[in-house]
Amino acid sequence: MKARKIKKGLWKPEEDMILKQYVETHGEGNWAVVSQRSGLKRGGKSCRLRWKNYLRPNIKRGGMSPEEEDLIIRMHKLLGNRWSLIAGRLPGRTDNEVKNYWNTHLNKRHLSRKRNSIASNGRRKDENICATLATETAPEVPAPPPMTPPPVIHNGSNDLDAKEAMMTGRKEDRLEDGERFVYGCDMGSPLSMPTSNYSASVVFDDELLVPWLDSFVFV
DNA sequence: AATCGTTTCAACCGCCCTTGG
DNA sequence: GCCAAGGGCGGTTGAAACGAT
Repeated sequence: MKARKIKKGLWKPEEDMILKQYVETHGEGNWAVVSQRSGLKRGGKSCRLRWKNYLRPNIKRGGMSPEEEDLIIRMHKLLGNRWSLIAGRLPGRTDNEVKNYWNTHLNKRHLSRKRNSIASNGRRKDENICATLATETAPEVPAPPPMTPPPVIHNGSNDLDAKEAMMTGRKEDRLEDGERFVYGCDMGSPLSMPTSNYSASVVFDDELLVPWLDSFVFV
């Protein structure tokens, strides 16, 4: 059987139109079939991404408002790079958009603040810098709900405390150096931190977090 | 006006998880 | 329990837009 040639690169308006019409007629899901039957020479994943990030109804385009920006900063402090969770609190925004916005606008500002802070006090340890930034930039973080269960920690036969598990998480599940303190501060909040490269992992349930996260909803 | 460096963001890649057979 | 396929997610890339010289 001859393999279909998959087209890549930017989407043309005609392609957008075809995908939009197809999804509006047949519904979302089964993207491999969408890519075959719609006549688009795109992969299923590409179709899904284009729909989710660009063509879906109610997508909000344009710059972030100060309120949205503030919410992203605060959510990032609590959740780290969990863009889909953060985007879920911002109606009309996609995880890709939030991620891009953080990387291009907010992260830069964040890092320059950190540098300034280090320059102003060379003796200060990273953890202290982080704790300082946390209070400087996010003073109004609501406390996690009291009913939130403590994190379940899996470590084969040996259990670790939450703090140790945080510190041994695989690279991509940590925040930047110096931010671990904020992430790991006595929270007991439901987050998921798989640690495949190590023996320990902290497992949280996002569902339990929903009522708490609702306090962050931007309206 | 032309060139070059920088920034932005859409899209791709690869890994992981879930689901169904 | 095992495997394959589909889908979700975060990290990264590269083309286009923008700004500086």
